[in-house]
Amino acid sequence: MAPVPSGVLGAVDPTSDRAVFRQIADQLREAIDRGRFKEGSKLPSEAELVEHFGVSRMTVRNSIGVLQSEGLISAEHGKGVFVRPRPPVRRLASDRFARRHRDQGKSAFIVEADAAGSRPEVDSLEVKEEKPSRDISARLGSPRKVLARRRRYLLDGRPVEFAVSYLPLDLARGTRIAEPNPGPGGIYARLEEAGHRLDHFDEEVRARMPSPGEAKMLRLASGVPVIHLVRTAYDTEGRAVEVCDTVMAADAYVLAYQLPAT
Amino acid sequence: MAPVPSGVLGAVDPTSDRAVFRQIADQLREAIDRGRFKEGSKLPSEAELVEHFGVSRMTVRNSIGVLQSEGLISAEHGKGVFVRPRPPVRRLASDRFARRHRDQGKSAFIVEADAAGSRPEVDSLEVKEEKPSRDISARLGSPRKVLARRRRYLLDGRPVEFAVSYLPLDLARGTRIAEPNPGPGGIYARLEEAGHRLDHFDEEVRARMPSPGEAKMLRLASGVPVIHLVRTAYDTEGRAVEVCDTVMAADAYVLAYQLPAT
DNA sequence: CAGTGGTCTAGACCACTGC
DNA sequence: CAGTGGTCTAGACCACTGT
Repeated sequence: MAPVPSGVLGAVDPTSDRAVFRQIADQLREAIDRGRFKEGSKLPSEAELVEHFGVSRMTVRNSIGVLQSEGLISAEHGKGVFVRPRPPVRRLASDRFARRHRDQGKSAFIVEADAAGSRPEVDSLEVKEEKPSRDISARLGSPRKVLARRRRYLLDGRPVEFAVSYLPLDLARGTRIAEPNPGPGGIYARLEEAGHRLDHFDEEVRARMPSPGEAKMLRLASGVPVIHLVRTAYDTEGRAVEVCDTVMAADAYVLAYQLPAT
Repeated sequence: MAPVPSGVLGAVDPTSDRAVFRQIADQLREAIDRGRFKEGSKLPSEAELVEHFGVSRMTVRNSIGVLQSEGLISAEHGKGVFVRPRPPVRRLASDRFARRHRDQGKSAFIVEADAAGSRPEVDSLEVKEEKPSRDISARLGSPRKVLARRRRYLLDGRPVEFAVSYLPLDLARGTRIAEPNPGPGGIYARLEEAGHRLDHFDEEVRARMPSPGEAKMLRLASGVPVIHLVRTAYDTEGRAVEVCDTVMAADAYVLAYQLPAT
């Protein structure tokens, strides 16, 4: 068994008020922050840390758990514990739904990812009619049924976002919006062609830890929150024509907005 | 020792592929979701769960740890484990910096909290000159020194937000901006009085788990992420006149934005 | 196969809370 | 004081990874 690299980790003080596993977590955190363990690199194994600090294995595992829930490291069964690499971040600008971005044959996600040098994918496509939840119903003006469009977005094979669009059925039924591929410019282009000229979007942004289902769907490491974004699109008559409910891996996104100083 | 309320929790299957502690976590999560354990109420104690499921204490603690990191429950030493109450949420609207909100004697935070029936406080006030970090410097057009205004916001005694404003020193020195209380309308009103008419704000929104320091400052339970917001204010000449770096308890906020459909 | 992390046990002592 | 969660030990067996 390889020893812990010398000079990187010190000793713990069992008589300290600070719990031993916290002291170990502190030392590992500081070593990571100082770059002693680089992004993506492997930490000493549990057995090595047990040996180095002279504590039991559960104590070491406890300290690893602390850093995992801080999002700093992630454990891989049979391989080791690694410093979490920071993935490339997708920047969502506040003009991302501007009409001028809607004239391509491909979706904004594909175009943008290509430009950034990433490999984009969209899967889990599902389009169906549903009875809306109370919340969605309220946002859309209480339609009896809605069309739901579900899809998952991936970058370089990694799922980063899961989105569901809801539209009142009378706007969507029988149009390309009800088909898996709504055509160039996406559903917003189809809505405008049908005479629903878009006026503005409202977005609500929250952050929280993922549910187990979301963690699975986005393959999230522990310690990675999600951004929950709910966007409502309004036409020029003030009618809500679409609600998009999106859950994003928080480490893959930064949202950018511009606010008026009016 | 009181038994676990009958019918709420079942048994575990030790031969299942699913780890026992995950099965216990699943059962507790479902009971919470179904309202069997209400918001703020106490879960069965570890000893009771050990008795009920016939497993060792570490297994029970492990399952509790799962729900803690999901943000569903929080443990209080000597008291018990409780279903996390959802705190009142502060809604930040995209027009919150509009000039019409700037004519009161009190800060926007105080006015808004009063209106919502909460008891607002601001503490940890610190105003001093500093050498800016590389990031802040770049956003402000590379000033040699900046004025930093630090403060923490609390609602009903709970810290919800920690914010630092940075301004180029030449704009701030010798004005009320450099005083702890910048006067009615806040620093934006002072900037405009000095001829720096504000044009717009850029905001960048990220979410992540808190650092240990942030968790302490905001008294965050485990399983609560933070929203990290960086706002830059620009005057009508395109100059960045302020950067505000804010860390917010994610369970206390929802950010609302309006986007143009242009 | 050896090395890794994942799960689980059965105990021990401690610190905090509320009565 | 009894009851609670917090920390720690010293083992055991398992599942996954790479050679």
